[in-house]
Amino acid sequence: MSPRIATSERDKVLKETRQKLLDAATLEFAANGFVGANINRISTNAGFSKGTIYNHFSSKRDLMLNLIDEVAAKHTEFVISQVEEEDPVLRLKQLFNAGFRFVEQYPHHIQIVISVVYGHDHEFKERFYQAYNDFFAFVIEGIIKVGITQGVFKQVDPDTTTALLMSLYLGNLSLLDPDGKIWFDPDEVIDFVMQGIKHVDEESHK
Amino acid sequence: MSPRIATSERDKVLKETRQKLLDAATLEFAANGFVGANINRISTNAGFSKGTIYNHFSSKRDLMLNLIDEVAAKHTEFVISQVEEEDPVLRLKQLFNAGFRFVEQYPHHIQIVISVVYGHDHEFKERFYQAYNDFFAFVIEGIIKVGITQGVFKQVDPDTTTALLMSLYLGNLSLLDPDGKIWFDPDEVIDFVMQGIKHVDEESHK
Amino acid sequence: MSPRIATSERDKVLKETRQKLLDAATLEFAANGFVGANINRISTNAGFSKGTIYNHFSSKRDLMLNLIDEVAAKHTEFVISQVEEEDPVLRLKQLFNAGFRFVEQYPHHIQIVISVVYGHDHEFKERFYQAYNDFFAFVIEGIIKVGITQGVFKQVDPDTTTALLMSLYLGNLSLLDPDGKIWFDPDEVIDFVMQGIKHVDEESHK
Amino acid sequence: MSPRIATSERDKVLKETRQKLLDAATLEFAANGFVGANINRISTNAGFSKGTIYNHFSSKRDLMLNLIDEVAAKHTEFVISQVEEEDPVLRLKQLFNAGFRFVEQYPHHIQIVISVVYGHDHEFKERFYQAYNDFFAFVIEGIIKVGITQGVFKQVDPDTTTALLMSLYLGNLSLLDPDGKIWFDPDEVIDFVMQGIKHVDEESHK
DNA sequence: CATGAATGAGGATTCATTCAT
DNA sequence: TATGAATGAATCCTCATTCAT
Repeated sequence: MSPRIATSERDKVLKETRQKLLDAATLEFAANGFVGANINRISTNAGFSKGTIYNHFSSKRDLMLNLIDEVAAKHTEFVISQVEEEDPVLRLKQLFNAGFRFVEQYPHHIQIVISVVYGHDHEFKERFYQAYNDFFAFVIEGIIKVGITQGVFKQVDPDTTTALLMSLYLGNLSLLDPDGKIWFDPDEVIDFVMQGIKHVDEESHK
Repeated sequence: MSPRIATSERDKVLKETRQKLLDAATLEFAANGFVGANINRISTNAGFSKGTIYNHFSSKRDLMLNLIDEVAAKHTEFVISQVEEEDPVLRLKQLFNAGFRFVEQYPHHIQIVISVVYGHDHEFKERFYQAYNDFFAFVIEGIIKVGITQGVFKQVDPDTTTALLMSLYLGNLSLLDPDGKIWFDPDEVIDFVMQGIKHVDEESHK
Repeated sequence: MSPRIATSERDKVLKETRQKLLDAATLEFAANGFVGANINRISTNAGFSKGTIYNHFSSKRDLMLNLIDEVAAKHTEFVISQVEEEDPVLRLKQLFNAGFRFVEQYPHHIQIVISVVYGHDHEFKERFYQAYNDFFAFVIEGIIKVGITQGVFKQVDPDTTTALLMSLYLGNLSLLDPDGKIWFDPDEVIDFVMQGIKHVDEESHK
Repeated sequence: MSPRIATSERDKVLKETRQKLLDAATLEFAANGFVGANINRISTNAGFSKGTIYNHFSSKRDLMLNLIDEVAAKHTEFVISQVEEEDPVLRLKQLFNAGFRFVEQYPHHIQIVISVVYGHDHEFKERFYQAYNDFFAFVIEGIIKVGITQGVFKQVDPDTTTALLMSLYLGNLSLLDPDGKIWFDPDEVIDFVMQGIKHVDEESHK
């Protein structure tokens, strides 16, 4: 019975099912948080019956952990792919701009991030920092340290600074309208950030 | 009908009970969030039986709303009382310093704040912004606008800037260690902020 | 300290308090039934605080039992005092008329009666039949048997017939409007009853 | 998605479960009334765990409403199927006889009826009168009005008369022994009713 | 693998009752 | 005696999870 073809076909269907479940989970967790989320609703909103989700994830918690991975991967890929300049200053601006764009395109993913970062569950937080490892490494190694080396950024501690930047980034996102719109001026935020991090030498004020 | 003299004593005991309940609620909500909190545990951890909490608050939700008010009042009073300078720059530094001190003294209160600001409950958010009205007014009117008027701050939009500052303030707090310690250098944060907001004129770089 | 006068005065107040509690209990039990009634509400609606009711009745159940006695006494006195004729036929008519009048004046008392008679609590039912003993005796001995003896009533079994009459009496009352009004024609009921019980002899139809 | 063949089998099991739950609910509500009933006990007495009832009824109230429908359907079918004569007088006698039989066979169903009719819940009453619509229509249109038209019944108001009959019918049932036995003579009740409703003309007394 | 009925631990809330003042 | 805060048993309902089909 043509095992090869059937199998790959089956794999594809399985992946699709899994993705539908993750998408529905994103909405549910974003709207209600982990504790408040209803796992049955996730499964039925995804177009399946209650039990289906347990064929793909071993528990509500396991689902959330996998969702964190997915969000991190998507977020990281989205942002990094849009930072194309060489100059650290421009890179940082692009980073923030990409961030704002991500929020607008995937507001519920950001809700997940926020609920994990500012939430109460240590296991989720750990998983989050693992999953966002590439993201943070990119910011630290690919932007901050380069900028310091080149002398365009102040002699800051890269970790603290990255944390500060992430705080601003996420903090702003928490201020979104109920309908997900950004009400503040992204450029003003970027200016603020730049002032805080750019090195100011004699020449620039002549 | 009851003796007048006993009234003040009774009122005092009542207030103490209420305070014990609010304190226990702070710990419980901070540790588990609103949905995850167990209201019976709050009452028993406060030293009473589970029914007692309903003699003081009509529901779990009502308890949270009252707790938001209490946290806001305490937080506002704590911070404002420590901002004593005249100069807006110094005032802003004191504001942040007081904030960091508050976090160290009342880490669970800050958890409440964070879980409301970054949480999913609109009623709680509304109550939060009402309750923190004085706090925000103080920052906007008492620091930012004064600094702009005096020319020591840039011509920023006060509301956006206050939101940015609050984001940084709260954002950092979310980065506390699991045991509540601040791992970053508060001065570095303050420097960052100052660079972002201070006006740089010709004279200052001669 | 003039114990005599003080005591009788105190007794009077006690009686008044007790009566207020019974009155409030009547409303509460009538509206919600025994299980659904809230004993705190009874006490506060009577103008006292929660605990007061326990100074007069040992429990919710005890309160109900005493209320049954009170309703029975009032109902019995009200009805019997209005049956003044000699003729059993007229007496029976007066009995029903007095009953309808009682309903209009004390609709909540009747609700109590109904909830006991058609309710689930055997202790209450027993107490009810004890308390209404005089009422039933009056109907059986003072009307039915007399009528049979005089030959104006059929040779019915007095107990069954009394039960039938009481069923009709209470049954109609259960059909009251939500606002307590009698929507049917009392005379039609009385006619119905009379046809069912009156003796029809040869002479009257030849 | 699930096999078609299994469907009818599954439906059958589902219906059986639902019926077991309704049966257990009948006993529980009959014994304790709606407010006093314990919904967990209903589910476990039906042979399931306490959660099962919520797979079939959305709430205690919903369960009761469905039970009212079931009782009404059974009661109506039972009684109507036993009224087979043409003559209104005989029909009325059969109606009452069928009623007494129903009581003996389904004493708890009658308890439900009584607790609704004489109870405090307006939603239940409304549902009751809806559910018993066929029953009442049958009595009014199929017996009373026919009897009046044929001249064998008096010119009574059909609605009032039906209410009277139902009062007698239910009223008697409330007089059942604690063990559900009828202690009175059904024939005597029927005689009573007949005297009250039958038309008495000259000819019939020749 | 998908289904959805059954499970039962868990939790918010009610309220009759107690008792110190 | 009146008060009302404290008590804790009782109960409705939710929902994550299991498992037979």
